[in-house]
Amino acid sequence: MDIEKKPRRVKRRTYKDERLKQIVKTAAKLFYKNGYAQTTTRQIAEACGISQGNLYYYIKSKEDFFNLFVDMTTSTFEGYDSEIRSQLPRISHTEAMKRRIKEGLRLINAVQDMILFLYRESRIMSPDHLDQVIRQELHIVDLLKTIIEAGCKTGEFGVKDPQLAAYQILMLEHMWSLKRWYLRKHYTLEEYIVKCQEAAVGIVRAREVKKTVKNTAPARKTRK
Amino acid sequence: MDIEKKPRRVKRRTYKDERLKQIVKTAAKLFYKNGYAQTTTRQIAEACGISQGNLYYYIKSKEDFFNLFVDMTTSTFEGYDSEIRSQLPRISHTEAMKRRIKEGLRLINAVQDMILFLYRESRIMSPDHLDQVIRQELHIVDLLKTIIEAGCKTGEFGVKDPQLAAYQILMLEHMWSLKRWYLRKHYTLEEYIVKCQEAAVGIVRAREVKKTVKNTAPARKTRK
Amino acid sequence: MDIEKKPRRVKRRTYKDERLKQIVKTAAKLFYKNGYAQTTTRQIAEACGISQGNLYYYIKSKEDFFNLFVDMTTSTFEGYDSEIRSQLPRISHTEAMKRRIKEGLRLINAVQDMILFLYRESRIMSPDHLDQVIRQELHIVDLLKTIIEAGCKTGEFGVKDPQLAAYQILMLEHMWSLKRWYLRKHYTLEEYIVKCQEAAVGIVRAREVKKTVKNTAPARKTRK
Amino acid sequence: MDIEKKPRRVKRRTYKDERLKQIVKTAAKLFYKNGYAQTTTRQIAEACGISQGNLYYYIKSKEDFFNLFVDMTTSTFEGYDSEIRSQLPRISHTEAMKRRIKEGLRLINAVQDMILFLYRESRIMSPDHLDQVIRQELHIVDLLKTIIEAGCKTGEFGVKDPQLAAYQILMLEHMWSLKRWYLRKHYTLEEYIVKCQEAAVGIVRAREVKKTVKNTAPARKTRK
DNA sequence: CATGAATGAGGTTTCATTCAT
DNA sequence: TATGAATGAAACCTCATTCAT
Repeated sequence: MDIEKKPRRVKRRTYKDERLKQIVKTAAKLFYKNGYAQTTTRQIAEACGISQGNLYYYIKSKEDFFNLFVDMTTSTFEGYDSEIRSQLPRISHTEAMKRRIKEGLRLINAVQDMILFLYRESRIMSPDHLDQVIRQELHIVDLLKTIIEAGCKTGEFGVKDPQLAAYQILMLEHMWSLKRWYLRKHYTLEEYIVKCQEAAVGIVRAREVKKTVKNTAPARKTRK
Repeated sequence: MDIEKKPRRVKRRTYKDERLKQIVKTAAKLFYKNGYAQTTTRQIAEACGISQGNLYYYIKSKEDFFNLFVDMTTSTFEGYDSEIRSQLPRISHTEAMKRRIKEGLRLINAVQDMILFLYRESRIMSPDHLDQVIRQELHIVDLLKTIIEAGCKTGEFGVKDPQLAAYQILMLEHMWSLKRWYLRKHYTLEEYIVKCQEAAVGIVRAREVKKTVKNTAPARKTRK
Repeated sequence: MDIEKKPRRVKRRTYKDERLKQIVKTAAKLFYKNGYAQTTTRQIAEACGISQGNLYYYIKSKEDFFNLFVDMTTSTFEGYDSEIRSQLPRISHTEAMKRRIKEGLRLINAVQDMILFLYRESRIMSPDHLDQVIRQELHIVDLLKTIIEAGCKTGEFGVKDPQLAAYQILMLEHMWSLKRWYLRKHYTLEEYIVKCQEAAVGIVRAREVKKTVKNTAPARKTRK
Repeated sequence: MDIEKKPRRVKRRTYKDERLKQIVKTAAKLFYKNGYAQTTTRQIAEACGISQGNLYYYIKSKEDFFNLFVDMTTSTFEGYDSEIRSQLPRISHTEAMKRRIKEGLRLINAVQDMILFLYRESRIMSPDHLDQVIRQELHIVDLLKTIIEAGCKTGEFGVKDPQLAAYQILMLEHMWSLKRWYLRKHYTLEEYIVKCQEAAVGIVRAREVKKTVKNTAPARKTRK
């Protein structure tokens, strides 16, 4: 009996956690669709098939949904790293970057709602969570930057500011989520991956743009 | 009396419109800072220095603030066109594109709050307004696209999909608003303009990326 | 089997009662600290180390805690009587009263939380319980009154209203609980016992206060 | 017009404050009857004849009712002082004390609900408010103490601890509120005033109680 | 006996909106 | 035009209580 009881208690505990995860995910879907502020606890409860009161058996406040969700989201990317690092010696830098982009875009495609959500609701996030999100983004930028820097050393790439270039490329990846209403109409994911790779190659190969004196002169009407 | 009354009514009407514009602008600032849903009519009234009740003399509902604001926003860009079109014959396409980017980024810098707002609150917009915003964005994309296409024809540029390239470049411009917490730390506007120009040049000059058979082969483990 | 079962059931019953008593005591501590209304069944369950649901195996409703606690409290004083009665013939009345006060204050010190509780939460008590509490208080007053009356007969005391005098003295004893934040700062229990004895002696020795005509005259401005 | 408008606005402001005061008083009555925690905002709103929402036009939270009420209460006693001080030279100390008690008890009678309330709900008060209440109580104690000390100097009184004596007398005054269910049955206010005066005179005239060795000796069974 | 999970009534609070003045 | 006051629906949240296991 003891033998049976113990695993059962463990299972119970797991059950509550499981349920919590499930509830947070359900809430997240509503957040995606309607936004955090516009989603009511009643809606969440209904979507979960439980009473409003029961919700508070799992969480302490509506904010918790947000925080727990961000936690889940960030922990998804936690320790995220590319397998490409290990392949670096064996392939060209261009190739590495392209693979990285393909990988990145597929991930972004998988979590596009989440990304849109982070752009939209970042204002509501606690400073701690915001920090974490930013750190993770910069970490991902770093992966690309490493590749670009390597390529610059061998002369394969010629960009002067690898970090910014990496960030710009990431921006083009996020575009898949931010402008999906447009991109989905014209491209499949695989098609966009190729387009993105092309753009990225262009960016990292960029050489210094020769300053033409004339066109900077009349630019006096600078706005604040 | 008639003579006096008429101008007076006109003046009144104008005055009301003036005041409305002013109120909407004040509301917009609060929307920028706190988000639409998180901004209360009380806050708006206080910021405007009038009573909550008086607010409803100018508008019919809180939603009106949003709509009026989007109207104002879009009308800002309404008829927006570049002086560069007229200069096209006289300068290189690269030069034209660079000027266009400089111009665009300066505008984006001026209305960065507005842009952030549109990204964040687009969900709340009515289909009509959303349409209008999208059309305007595509119009701006079109300006760039025209330049790129012209450059492609002369062989100065080599991109196969000018529309997407233009959109990607616009995305990098929007980045100035979307990632301002990062970019402002490292670059001034003028510096970022140059960086953006470089990236854009890279993007439009991009040639076809030769497909390497090897790297596409192992990519079987596609994620949903 | 019958022989065995019966004692066993009795034992069970006893166990349950024991546990109930324990639980009520634990609840009482929380009531003392936070007040009845501010104490939740969850807190009680946690403090008892059992589940909220299990609580309802022992009681029928939260009110039960209150009632059971008042029952326990009042039964504490049930049959309370002083050993002093038996000593009466052998000692002076003053001495008897002083002993009674010492005894009473030590008891009050021991149950000061309970007394505070009764003053604070009497509103919630059922009429029956309130009656019981009042009866017990009056019983205690009676103990003192008996002594005072005896002293009055011998001329040792000179108070005209022994019952009120007794009640006033009890009030000064309760003061040890009601004003503990003040008294504890300045006096130990034993010190306060002496102070209380002195005051009590003063009260019971009091003779008629000669009415001075002058001071009652200007007191016209009586408030409602 | 200006002349008329200004007073009107002042009146309006006053009106809101007036109404607030009125509402707080109404709430206080409910607090007296049912206790703070047991009184709902719905009850308050109904008692005030307004909607629940409107309540929050006047206050920020339910707690405010409590705090505002305590503020009003304490400000009632603020600067409270006896006219007896000025009469001190002309009357006997006994007379002064009696007058002080009469005055005090009439005041207590007028605010008996308030006093009961403070005893019951002090737990809920913020430290600041509690401090204020305590300070005011000690101030009142001080008034009596001054009289007692003066009487001690002339030998009219013989109590060794005037402050405690004063506090004990105040306690007997509070008794009019705390034990009203009993006292009201047997005494009118004026009757109780006399009883209280007698007791007070007894307390302050008290001489040292001669320690009888015998009765302290067996007191070994001290309870914690 | 005991638990974890669930419930639902009811509490406090917010806020867009209305209305008499 | 403008205001202060009022409204009521609906939001979030609490908690005593119940129930299947």
